[in-house]
This record gives sequence, C-alpha cells and structure tokens, in this order.
Amino acid sequence: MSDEPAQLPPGLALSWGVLPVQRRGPKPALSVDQIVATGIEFGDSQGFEAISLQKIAAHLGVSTNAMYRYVRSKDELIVLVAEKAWGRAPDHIAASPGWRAGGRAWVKAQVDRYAERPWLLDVPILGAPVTPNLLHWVETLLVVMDDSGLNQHDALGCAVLFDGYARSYANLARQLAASDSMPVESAAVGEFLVPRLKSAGYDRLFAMYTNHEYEDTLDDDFDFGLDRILDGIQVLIDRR
Amino acid sequence: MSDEPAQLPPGLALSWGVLPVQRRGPKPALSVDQIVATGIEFGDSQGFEAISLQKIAAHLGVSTNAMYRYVRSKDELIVLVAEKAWGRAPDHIAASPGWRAGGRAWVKAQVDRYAERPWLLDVPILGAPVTPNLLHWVETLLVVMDDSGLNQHDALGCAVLFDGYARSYANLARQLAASDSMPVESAAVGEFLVPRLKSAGYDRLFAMYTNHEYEDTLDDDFDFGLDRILDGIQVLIDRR
DNA sequence: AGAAACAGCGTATGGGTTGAACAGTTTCAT
DNA sequence: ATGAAACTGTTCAACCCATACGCTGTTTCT
Repeated sequence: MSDEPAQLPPGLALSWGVLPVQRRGPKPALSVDQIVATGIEFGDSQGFEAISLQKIAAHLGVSTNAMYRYVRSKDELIVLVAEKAWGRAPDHIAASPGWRAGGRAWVKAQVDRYAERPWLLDVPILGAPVTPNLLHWVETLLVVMDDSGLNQHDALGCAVLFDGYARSYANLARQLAASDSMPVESAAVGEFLVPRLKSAGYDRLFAMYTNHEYEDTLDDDFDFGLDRILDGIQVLIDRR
Repeated sequence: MSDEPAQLPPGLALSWGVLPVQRRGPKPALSVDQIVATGIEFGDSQGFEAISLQKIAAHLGVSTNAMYRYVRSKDELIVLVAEKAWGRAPDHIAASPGWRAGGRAWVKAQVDRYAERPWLLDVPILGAPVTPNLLHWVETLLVVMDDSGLNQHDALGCAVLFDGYARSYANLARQLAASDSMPVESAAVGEFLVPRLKSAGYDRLFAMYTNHEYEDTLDDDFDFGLDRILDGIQVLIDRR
C-alpha cells in the first residue's frame, strides 16, 4: 500500500517506464532517456569503459552528481543502457519457417548485435533478464520453439543453450578480429607459446598452432556449433 | 636478440614462469605467487571486486606501489589470479570412457569450479586462453574428443560449445542461488513483473512465471542442455 | 671499496562513484 | 496571494582505485 517500486533491482522500474511522479519543483533539465542514449553513444564510439556518469554528465553540460537525480547508481545506468542497446528482437525471427530456421535466425541476430556493439559483451550479467527488450528476446525464442512441440521447461533449456552459444561465439569472433588487426602481437604470442606448448605436453594444441588450422574462416565455426545444437534438439524432439 | 618478453599480453610471461632475472639489489620481500594467492583469497572471501592492488598490498603489509615491482598492471594481476584459481583440469576427465562421458565430465568440472569460485564468472575474458592451466583445460577436452574421431577443427568447435554452455549454465545457477537466498526480493520482482508480462504480450513468459515452472531443480537443466550438445555431436560423428 | 642495480616508500595525479548540505525554482494548498 | 513543500542542480567532500616519479637505502657484482 506504500511505495511500490522501493527496493527492486536496479533498472527494473525505470526500464518498464515506471518513473517517480513529479508534482512540484523545477522541470528536470534532462531525461533518463537522454542519459541512456548518451551512454550508448559513448559505448559505441569508445567502448564499454567510456560509459561513466562523469563523462555523460560532462557531455550533457551538467554536474556529475546531477545524474543521481535520474539514476540510482552506475549499475542502474548500465542495466538501462544495455536494455536500450539491445532493443527488441527483430520480428522476422518469429516469422521463420519452423523452429530450426527460427533458432538459427535468433542466434544470428544476437551475434549481429554483438558485432554492431561489441561492448555489450563487456556488460556484466547481474541476473536473469527482467527488462522489456531483453525479455522480448527470450519470448521470441520461446515463440519460435512452439513449433518444436517441446514443453516450456525444455524450451527454456534451449534458450539457455542458444544464448550461451551466441555469447561465446561472439566473444571468440571479437577477439579474433582484434588479433587480426594487430598481427605483430599475434606473431609474438605464437613465438612465445609454441615451444612451451610442446614441452608442456599439449600435443593437440601444439599441432593446431603449427598447422595454422585455427585460421579457418570463422563463419564456418558459427554454423558448426549451431548445427550441433540444432541436431541435438532434433534428436530430443524425435524421441518424444 | 634483445628483450624477448617485452610487449607480450599481460600475464603471459609470468604465468609460464618467465620472470625477470634479478642479479643485484635487495631480495624482494614478496613474490608474484604470494600476491596472486592473496588475490584468490580475497576473491573467495569477498568476491571479484575485492581483488585490488591496494587491498592486497595492505594485507601483505606493503605499500600499494610496491605491487608494480611484481606485476605490470591490474590486468596482469587478474590474468594470473584467474589462471591460478582455475588450476589444471582434473586428470579423471581425460580418463573417462569415451568422448561422451569425457565431455560431460569436462563440463561438470567447469561448473563445479564456477560453483566453488563464483567470482571467476566476473573475470573479464580478454582473449583466447594463453596461460598454462587454461590451456590445459582446452587440451584435456581435445584429448577427450580424440575418441570421437573428429578432426582438430571440429573438436575445437566442440570446445567452444562446451565452454559456452558451462559458463552460461554456471551463471544461471549462481543467480538462481542468489535469488533463493533472498526470497523477499524475488517475490517483489515477480509481483512487479507478472502483470507487465501479460500486458506486454509476453504470453509464454507470463505462463512460466505463473506456473512456477521455472522453479524446477536446476540439475535437470544442466543435463538437458548438455544432452542436447552431446546428441548433436553424435549426429555429426555418425554422419562422417 | 666503489658502482650499479634494484627494492620499497612517499608523494602526487587523475579518474571514478557516491554522499551531504545548500540555494534556487516551481507548484500545491491555504 | 502567499507560504510551505517538493524537487531541481550545484558545490564540497569523502573515498577507492590505478599509475607515475623520484628518493633512499640495500645488496651484489666488479
């Protein structure tokens, strides 16, 4: 009966558009949306660590602490920034023909988002998604899995699977892209590492490094893991 | 010809035991190993953010800046701490009967490590593993996959798959454990969320929340996703 | 014995999050 | 209309953190 949105996790209320009603006092010079948009701008242009209350405040021509009139903490800011940066899942995913195409489209869409905004990989995961857009991604995948005939529990298990794969693949892709852009360091690492791999008895890794088989196109790898997951789910469906 | 271990990524040289030779001057009061061990201690007792150069220095009775005689940067410290905290992969994994049991044991071992040291989930992943213990985990999985008859490339793809799954599952487990321990907040979140899920049209999520089907035992979920991956790999093996 | 190399410390800087007290502005209730 | 209440942004101030520089004293090689 009293203050409802009191001790909810950071960003929950604001992400759902529940902002404290204002009755008296000066009009706010800023808006939460404006602050969050600036945060995304900084993330896009300078990476995750550039998203700070100070920088945003300076950019908006306001003192640092004025931020705390809009946002409870930095954590809250990050939650809101991530939520907005992800956006809603594209509609074409749910319209895919069958769960297999749908699952593939979902993972691909996530990987694409990570490619557009690599700093989303740096956002710490505080808990299960509770914000509208992030939940929309989950809901979209559940819609896709309707077609498979699996129950809710299994479908959620698939979601964890897809999500984990998208994230780890995107992470791998980012780091490979980074090491490609500086072949000097990459070569130095190989020079340092290869003899030690041998003497440590890591035969398979040694073979990989010397065969340069790790330089395959990354797109193949993407399909590889995804196909394994899809096949595995298919086996389950057939068994039921 | 000159300084070999010059601009290698942070932690690479030190993790392989290559430390700058010392010929003159006072004996170091500390050792890298001691510093890293303290870092792990702090992580275990107070979480990832407690691992700071200041805190470690204070605990060892030394000024903060003395740390930089042993470690180039905080990033380097973190790399070393993670490397040592992971340790080598248990030997029983490689001794598993068949790739399927081996893969399962590998993922289970990783999940167990994450359960023992949840803060490992917070360690930012800067790049591909290059330190001895982390590479030992990879090598162990590759040894396991020898049995499957897959080539190196496919085996590495499986590694990404397993690793991603272990990580995302461990992350889920941690957050569920945390919300279990504070049912108050959990209930408040549900109260806030459920009506909004409905009006947002997230029918499947709404059903899940209201059916309380998400409260299933987590161990089942673990096997679920893992079985999908294993089945999917099996399909590939059969096809070749 | 002397010189070189190196350890740890003090001091300092810059960046970041957060809190408390304060002055100005708007609006509601009277 | 007027005063009180509420809310704004600001300044001041802690506090934590990672680094950089230069000093002093110690150790060891020559």
